[in-house]
Amino acid sequence: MTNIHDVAKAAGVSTASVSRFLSGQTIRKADAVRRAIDELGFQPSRLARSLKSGRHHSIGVIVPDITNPFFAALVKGIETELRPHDLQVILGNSDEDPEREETLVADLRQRTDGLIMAPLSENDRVALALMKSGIPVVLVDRDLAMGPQFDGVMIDNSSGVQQAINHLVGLGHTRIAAISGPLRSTPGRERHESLLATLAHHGLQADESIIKISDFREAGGYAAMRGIWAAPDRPTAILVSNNLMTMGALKALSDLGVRVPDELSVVGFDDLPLAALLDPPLTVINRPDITQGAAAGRLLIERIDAVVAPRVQRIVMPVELVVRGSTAPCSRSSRNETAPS
Amino acid sequence: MTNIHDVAKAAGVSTASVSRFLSGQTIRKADAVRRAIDELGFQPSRLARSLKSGRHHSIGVIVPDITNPFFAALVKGIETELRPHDLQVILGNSDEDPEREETLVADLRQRTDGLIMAPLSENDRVALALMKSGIPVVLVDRDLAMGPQFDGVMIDNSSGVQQAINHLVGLGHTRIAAISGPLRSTPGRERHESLLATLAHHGLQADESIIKISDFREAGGYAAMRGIWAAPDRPTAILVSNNLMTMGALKALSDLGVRVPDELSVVGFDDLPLAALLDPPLTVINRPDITQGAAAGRLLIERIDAVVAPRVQRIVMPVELVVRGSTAPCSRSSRNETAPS
DNA sequence: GTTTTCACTGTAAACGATAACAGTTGAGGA
DNA sequence: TCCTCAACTGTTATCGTTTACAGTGAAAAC
Repeated sequence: MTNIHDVAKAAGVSTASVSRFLSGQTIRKADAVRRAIDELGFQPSRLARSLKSGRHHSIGVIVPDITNPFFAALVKGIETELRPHDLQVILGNSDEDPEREETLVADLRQRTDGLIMAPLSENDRVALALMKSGIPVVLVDRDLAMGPQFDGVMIDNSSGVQQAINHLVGLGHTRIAAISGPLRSTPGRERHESLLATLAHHGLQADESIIKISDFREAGGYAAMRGIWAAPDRPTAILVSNNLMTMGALKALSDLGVRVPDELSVVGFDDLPLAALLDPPLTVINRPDITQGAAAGRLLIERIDAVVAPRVQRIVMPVELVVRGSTAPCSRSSRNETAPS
Repeated sequence: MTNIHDVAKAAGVSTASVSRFLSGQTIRKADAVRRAIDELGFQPSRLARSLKSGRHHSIGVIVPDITNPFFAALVKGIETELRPHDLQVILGNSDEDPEREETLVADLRQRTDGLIMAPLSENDRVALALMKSGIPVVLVDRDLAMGPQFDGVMIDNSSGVQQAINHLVGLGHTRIAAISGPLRSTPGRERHESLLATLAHHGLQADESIIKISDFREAGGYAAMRGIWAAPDRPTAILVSNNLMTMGALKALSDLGVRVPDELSVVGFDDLPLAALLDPPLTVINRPDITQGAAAGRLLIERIDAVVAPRVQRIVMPVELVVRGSTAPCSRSSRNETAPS
């Protein structure tokens, strides 16, 4: 690769002049330098520039799973937002594995100007390291227990769950099941807590045999659904706490031959690309994804470009229930105790 | 940030010794150095190391759209494969925009050790630049017209189309529609050419009013499907050339109230996460995704680590038809000319 | 006791850029 | 003609490593 010295020599100037030319300053032999650059095909080394400037011109994005359509959309939003700022996205999949996440953070911290991450656990050890390091961090979708020490773009999980449960109760359901995500994660915990609170508010009991904690994965949703359907007293409605588990649950119901919504009304948290085309079309809690990513990108850029550290910013985005065909009025006798054969 | 000089001073040795300690060589004051590193929390600057070694420890992955489940899976496969090799993935979305792609390549070329890309067009100007630059490149899914100058991991598009058409013909369909992708891209061209060849082989004519070229996007599939259904002589079956267009086409059919497969048999190229749960379950041409990404990762690593440039390697992966419920025997009278009201 | 060998050491020059600093021009005014 | 000033110039140190080179000291061989 040709470097700035080659150009300087070819143009008969010092490297300083070439560097000045590159940065837009006027120099006397501009023509000669321009010609030398063209002829040699010179491109300044980003590496050397970064070493000097201390800026990497890249940011790290750590998500649990890029094949989850939500995170893919999130990444797209981030990438689009960052594009005009000459920042590249280094993508890290933590695969819902805390160790992997730790490795990623340790690595990306040193090679990026900032991090956007959806931490696996609210009590992440990683958090401490991050705070010490002083690298700009924006949390998305999932929070850290350390509280609002970091910028964050979250969604209103409670509202989402309330909308869903109110909808089901409004349809006459009293025996409501749920598949929640891991309680160590923000969406897992918030949705679960909100579920219990909302059920209590309606005077409904939370029965352990039909309220399962799972892992936000498709296989987990599948297993949990089968478990719930094996309960002695089956539910007439269910809320599944994320998109992948909803997919698993739907597969389980399909395998079990359960008719939706006749035998079971289903609400999923997170929209799915084909939710409207499913049989029946799925009622979901829709939430921003690309928008959320873009917002996180903006926050991070603000923090990176800031001369003095700005105040911590927290954004909570609204969610909305989209009623489609997978929820219907409860057909079961109103007696709670009645179990199907 | 503490640097190697601080450590050297604290341990009472030269920077060279610290560096040697870091690289695993035995030095006399190893203990002191180790202690100094721990106390100062020293971590060697990757930037400085890279500048010295010329290795970036990252690779670029350029895909048309990360929210396309296929590309998300591809990226996951790549990332998993690269993990043990201390290579990070820098993700670039070209958004099906050649200009954007060019910018990305120009940028990533200088900050990565290699590129995995699905080029937008077989006649990509980018290709020339790439060949000159000498950076390791692996093509995935989409090829360049320059022929096999680069390593590549492709799939057997012809076989996929043949399987699909043979299946439809076997069900008695003679009026077969199609929505193809852009002909400048490999999967677009190969699938389209193979379609025409296979139709001809069965003695069927390719009618322009029901064989549309679109753009591999959902909206494109939607529009094309509506266009096809507006044709005077409607088809009884259709092959849609990728996953996003299939989603669009299905939405169009749903909006139009067309019953699948009674009125129209549908085959989609690329499997979809929920294809089995759609109404009806979708018959698709299934193809590797994570596996394909992993293979591309392996090829790239081989090339990066190679002392002498290895021979160009080409992998073509098989695809298979998965018959579900969206295809059924043709119910229409066998006279080709019969158009529905 | 001298020499050879071995294992380790520090100095200094890279890698490729940027930028503070101290010149060097040449035009304009006195 | 001399001086001032603006506009540009090159020299050099710097970012944080690695590594070639030329020591250094102690143990082993003579």
